[in-house]
Formats: sequence, structure tokens, C-alpha cells
Amino acid sequence: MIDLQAGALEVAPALLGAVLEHDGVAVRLTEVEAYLGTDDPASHAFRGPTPRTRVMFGPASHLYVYLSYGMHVAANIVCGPDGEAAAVLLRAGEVVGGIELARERRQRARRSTTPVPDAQLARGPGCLGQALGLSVADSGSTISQDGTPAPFHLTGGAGEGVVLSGPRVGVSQAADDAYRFWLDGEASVSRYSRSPRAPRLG
DNA sequence: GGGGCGATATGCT
DNA sequence: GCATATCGCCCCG
Repeated sequence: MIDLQAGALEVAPALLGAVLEHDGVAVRLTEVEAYLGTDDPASHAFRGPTPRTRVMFGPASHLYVYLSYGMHVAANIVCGPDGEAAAVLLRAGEVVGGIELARERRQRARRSTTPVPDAQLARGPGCLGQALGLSVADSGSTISQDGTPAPFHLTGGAGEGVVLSGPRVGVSQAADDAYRFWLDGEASVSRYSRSPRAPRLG
């Protein structure tokens, strides 16, 4: 059982290997990123609460979902104490349950009909959101770890496999902090891509 | 594996 | 109003 009330830098690596289940599909998390809150210029919470980011400021064990580029949904697990806007972005995972349903959802969200390899069904934040069938309406949903009825269930995690870390993907602020964590050797881990707006490495 | 672009809610000015 | 966005996909070498 993962202590989601801990800080994002502690929760993020602990989530690797954990399985998140929702609406018929289960994903084993292989890649995540920590976002620290109002102290973190890359976090959506940096400039204080807004209607969209309100849930990040609430208690842990809830989901923060937002729309990206008008067509992708990305999901974060809210962590830290109530009032602190810590969260962990779910970047990628391996579909370990409901794979047929995940395929259908991904296929429907795509324009082309070229088949998606199984390892890529939840590779990337937008793809993971599609595989789980998420929408922004799921923002604020509760996550259960003990079997209590809830729209989202989290099991396992904490200490399996080799955890590597590096800079977060696509962030222009604090672009050199190693707040991205992933499991070594997993095919479902997305390729690293630095934000074009991030300052050049010195 | 690099480059270009879609398609739109959000939040600042 | 408008720049931006925790992206993904296709096309081209």
C-alpha cells in the first residue's frame, strides 16, 4: 500500500509497477513524473488554484485530469497532505487487463486504422488516458487502494524493478530537475523529448 | 529520428 | 483577444 500523503518525489517512484484499474482496463505503471505544487514552476498549480487545478489542492488519493492540446487527456494522482498541490503525472504503462477494450478505445481515438502494438497501448500520457477511457469529467474521482468501491483502484507498487530517473518531458520550466521516473527495460516507456521551449543545457 | 502540424480548453492580459 | 499547452501522429529522410 502506497502512502499517497507523502510528497510527490517519494510517491512517484513508489507508483512504478503498481496497477491502476478503471472501467474494465488495468494498467501497470512504468513511467511517471513528480510535480511539486506551488513551488514548482512546471506544475499547473504554480500560480495557485484555478477551477481546473482545484483538485490538486485537495486531499491525496484523487485523480487530476486535464485536456492537453485540445485532444488528449492526461491523468495525475494527487498526493501530499491536504492543501498541498503535489501530484504525479502518469506518463505510461503496460496494459495488463482489459486489453481488448483498451485496443478498441485507442483505435477509436485515432484517425488511422493501422494497428497499435500492445506495448504502445498506454505509452505516453494521452495514450494512457485513452486506454483507460478517461475524460476531464473523471477529474476529482477517488482512488481506492484497499478494495473499497471507487472508480479507480490502485494495487501493488513500491520497489519492483530497476528505477531510473531523468528530466521531465515537455516542460519548459525547471527543465533539468530529474523528476521523471521509469522502470528500466520496459517497452511501454515513452521516448524522452525535451520541450523546445526549455533553455539549452549549459 | 527529426520536423511539422492538428485542434481546443484554459487562463493571463 | 491570444499564446500556451505535462501530446501524438504522420511524413519524410
